[in-house]
Amino acid sequence: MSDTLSTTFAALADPTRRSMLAQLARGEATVSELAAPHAISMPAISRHLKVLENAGLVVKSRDAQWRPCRLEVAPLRRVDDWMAVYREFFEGRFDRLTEHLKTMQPDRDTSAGRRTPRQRKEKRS
Amino acid sequence: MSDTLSTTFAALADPTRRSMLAQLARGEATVSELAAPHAISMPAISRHLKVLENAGLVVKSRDAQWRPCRLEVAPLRRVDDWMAVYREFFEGRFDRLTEHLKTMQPDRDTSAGRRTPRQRKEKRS
DNA sequence: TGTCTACTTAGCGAAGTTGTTAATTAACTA
DNA sequence: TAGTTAATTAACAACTTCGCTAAGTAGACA
Repeated sequence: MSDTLSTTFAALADPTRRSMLAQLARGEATVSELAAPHAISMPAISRHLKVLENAGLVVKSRDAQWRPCRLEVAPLRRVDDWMAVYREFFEGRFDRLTEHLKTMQPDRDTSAGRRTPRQRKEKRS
Repeated sequence: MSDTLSTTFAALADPTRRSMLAQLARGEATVSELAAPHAISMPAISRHLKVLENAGLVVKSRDAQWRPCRLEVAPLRRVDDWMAVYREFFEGRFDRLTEHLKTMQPDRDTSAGRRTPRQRKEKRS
């Protein structure tokens, strides 16, 4: 789980953290302000924030005893880039996909995946 | 972690699983075919696949002793919808964001987040 | 029937996550 | 100096995840 994308997805896999990001999207906020809407302890919030920081989604600065947090979208852009491949499937742009399938499908049974010489029955659609 | 989006993000937070999705984006594949590129045991693959199935990202069918798997993009569409809010930050369409910030920022210190009556020093930028 | 292939389930251990409370650090304030 | 506020760290319990090996199920085929 050391790669950037995995870290980002893992950070996003929590409703509390996504809620915090949504709040930061509306503007900077301190740790207490981010904690307010949630019914969990400050240490728990602090740790959620650390997860977001480690994922590069949040940057903390200092202002006296406060720690204003700011949203950093670079990792989300990487998620968006990753999504591009799959977006073709649900945005109706099937042109490139269809072409892709036509190119890849015939290679299926010669790929490393098929370990037995036995042929699988092809179902006609 | 019971909500759909969290389950989807958690499923995506693993390079092996994302690799399997990428393979399925090129066309249907059996469990063995999905296992082939990875240096892990079949049971491990089977479980990764179950995670993807539980997230609704993969649908398994039956063909004799084979289990052809197919990509299901509905959960990815939901991720894409969730991304929409943040996409404004890195796609150069700052118009709505700027407007948003102008509306939200003045409310900051009257929000539930500030528990003390004490005013925080505002830094001029 | 017996064996092969494809795949899943069970059981284990190591490691990580998420919450808690209690204690600690750091900065402001009276 | 002493007290308050903001936030973090430490220590712990409950639970999940991810890998493994071994064993089990189910279909094809000789």
